[in-house]
This record gives sequence, C-alpha cells and structure tokens, in this order.
Amino acid sequence: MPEGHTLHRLALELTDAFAGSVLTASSPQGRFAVGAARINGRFFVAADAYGKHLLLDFDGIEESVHIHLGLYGRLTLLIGTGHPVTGAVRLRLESNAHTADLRGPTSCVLYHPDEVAALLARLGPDPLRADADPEAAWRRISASRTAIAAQLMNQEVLAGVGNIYRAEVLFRHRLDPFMPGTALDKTTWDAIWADIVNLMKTGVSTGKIDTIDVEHEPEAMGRPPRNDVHGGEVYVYRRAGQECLVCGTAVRTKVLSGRNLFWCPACQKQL
DNA sequence: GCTGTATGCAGAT
DNA sequence: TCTGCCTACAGCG
Repeated sequence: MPEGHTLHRLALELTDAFAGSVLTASSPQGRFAVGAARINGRFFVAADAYGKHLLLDFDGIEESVHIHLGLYGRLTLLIGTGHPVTGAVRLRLESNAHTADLRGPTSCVLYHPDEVAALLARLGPDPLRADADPEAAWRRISASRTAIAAQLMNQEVLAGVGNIYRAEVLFRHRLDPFMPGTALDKTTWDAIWADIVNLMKTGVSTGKIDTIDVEHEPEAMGRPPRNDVHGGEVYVYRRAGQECLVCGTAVRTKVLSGRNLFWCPACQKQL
C-alpha cells in the first residue's frame, strides 16, 4: 500500500471525513492506549502528509499523532460507526459518521512540535507538495556516487518515492539503476522530477500506481490487462523474468539495499 | 494450516 | 549489510 501517494490520499480522505468533528479515539489492540486517551473527545483539525509520514492535528493539544505505515501498515476508512473490531486495530477514530482503523503501523505515536520539526527537517522534497524544491534533491543526488536507484528511495533525498515508483521512473527514462548520481545530468533530473510529480499526482487521484505510457497499454499491445496485486499497470516492478513491454528482453531483478529492484537490462543500459 | 512475500525503516553489526 | 518489527494475503498442500 504505502508509497507517498497513499499517504497523501489518506490525508485528504481523513480531513474530508473528520475535519471539524469531535472524535472518539481508542486503541483496541492497546499499544496506543495512552495516546488515544489524549486525543479522545477532541476536535479533529486536519491530516497532512509529508512523504510517507502522516500527521493528525487536534484542537487543544500541541502534539500531533505521527503515523508511519511502514511495509505492512494499513489505514482503512469506513462509512458509519460501531463496526466490530477485526484484527489488531492500533487506533480507531470515530466521528458520528465515519470510522478510521489503523493496523500494523511502524509508528503511531504523539509528536511534540519539535519532533515534527525535526522530522520535516530531515526529509527531502516531497513531489506531492506544492512548495517542494527539486533543487535540494538535485544537490544531494549530483554530489553522490551512490546508485541512482538507491538515492531515489532515500527519504532524505526525496520524500515519498518507494520501490515501485523508483523502478518505474528509472525505466520510463531508460536509466541504468546502478548509474552513480554524479553521472546524471541536470536536464535528465528535471525530466525525472516532473515525471515523478505527475505519476504521483495521478496515484493520489486514482489510488493506484499506473506508469504505462499510452502506446504500451494492454489494449494497444494486444495483451490482457495485468491487473496485478496493486491494481495498476507497470513496466518492470515485480515482472522479473517476464518480457520487457518495450523490447521483449527478460526483466531482471536484484536486491539493492535490502529491496528488490527491477529493470530491463536492454532498455536501461548505462550510457 | 503453513510458507513466502510485501509499496518501509530503525538500529545493530 | 543484516535483523527485527508487525500485519495481510497469495499460493500451496
């Protein structure tokens, strides 16, 4: 579920459902019992996303609820209230009309304003935020010999890009994932940034990661829709061993800094 | 039912 | 670079 687009979408949905409402907060699973008690009965102000981090603000307290879904976390918004609790619900928020259930997050804790500030200070620009500065990311990337595929996933470089977007955007620009950041030119970076912004914005509005250009869409290529586990069409992500949709070469995979990277060795040759 | 895998990241080594 | 966290689900028997 959770790359940046998911969190921004959730922030919009939560704000839409809860802003201005008094919320009931509980922690059925127990691990956020103290925090839930702190926010219980307060007016919900807004939810906001920074990269893959979600912050919830309530009236009358200076702390924010910091949520990071990690690899497994899910936040589900339900219509109505009084739903039976299923599974390990870390945090349940209820208005008089909606319910939000949080399960399996890496983080669900109260943050003081200085902790929020520290978080924001360490994150790179978030392509989904209007005030994001792509130059800040470029300075980091172009100064480091680290492989571009690793840098795109580094949240201090770019906030919100995850394993799918990095693989897909590198394919879309036919870039060798192992190319050092120092080998990237500024024009290419500007194109990558613009592409990420567009792809992620689409992700926010559709709720899925779709990266295929029109000419490579299933209908255009006479193949059945993949409709993979994440519901979107992609070029290389999780397609190891299958034919590249552009050139037919077998897609490769390799673990890079603990995550499975996917790429087409023919389309994405180092220059 | 069990096993493997997963859109993430912190902390240890 | 490796391990642990923590939950859900697909695939298998």
